[in-house]
Amino acid sequence: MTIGRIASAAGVNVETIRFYQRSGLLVEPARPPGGVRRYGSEFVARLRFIKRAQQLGFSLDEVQRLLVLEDPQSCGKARSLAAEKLALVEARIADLERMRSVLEELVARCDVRRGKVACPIIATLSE
Amino acid sequence: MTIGRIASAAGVNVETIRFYQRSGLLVEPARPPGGVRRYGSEFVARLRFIKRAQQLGFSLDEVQRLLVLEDPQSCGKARSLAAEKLALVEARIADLERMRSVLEELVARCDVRRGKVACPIIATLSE
DNA sequence: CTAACCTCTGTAGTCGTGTACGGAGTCAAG
DNA sequence: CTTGACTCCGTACACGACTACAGAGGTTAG
Repeated sequence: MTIGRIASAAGVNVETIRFYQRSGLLVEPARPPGGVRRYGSEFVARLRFIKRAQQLGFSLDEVQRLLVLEDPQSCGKARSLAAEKLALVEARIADLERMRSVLEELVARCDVRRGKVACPIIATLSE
Repeated sequence: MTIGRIASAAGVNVETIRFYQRSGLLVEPARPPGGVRRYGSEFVARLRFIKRAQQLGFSLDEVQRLLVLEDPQSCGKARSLAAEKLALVEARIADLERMRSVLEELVARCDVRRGKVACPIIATLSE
């Protein structure tokens, strides 16, 4: 397969693949002299791995570190990367829940105080 | 007060204030010929407004739109900006909760299958 | 064989939110 | 009046994850 084929097989842009190659997430297969690089299906698998890890909140740097851990010995390291990421996700959820409750209150006060002089949202932010 | 004073009064960097001026979030007071700009405490209030709105998830563009709404008539607009932001925050929470449950499962499986051949985290991401 | 489409390479731009820096001018304390 | 800290201005850089583009060369369908 050529680069365009694996790109569409994996649902990513060709430029994204080149970018991953520059970043060291994907190897660049050797180019036959005066020809075009060919890619096997393992590239599609790896692209899916990257995309799945990204969906779980891993940055490309962290994906890189996960990719190094393909031997069974390093399960512990993979576990601790995952646990670390889990803690960050939980902290972010807590932040957003705080934001949510303030926003809910702002919207609710807006509904109650309708018609009064100052907008409670603006007033609250101005404090 | 000079720019450095309001910066530290509001807990932000001088460069941040200049950046907000360039972005149109803060006006630049006129500069007396051959002198230095002076700022009143309303600048500190506005910086706090910006920072509070940011904490609620508003982007600087959105803060700009909120700042225009200082007259009481536009409470409805402020309310709908807040409601819109609330919906985004809720969607983001749902995303993160999905990520959290997958990460929890990965970590848990790692603990159970300890010592087996392949690391379940890597295996799952490779699928 | 040729047109149309693909790949290769290198470089540069995008987004949002700032930070950093250099050189010149200004202000305040001693 | 000097010294040191601050301000002004313009520009450039940081981050993360791409995206765009130009110009040259390779590949494939008809």
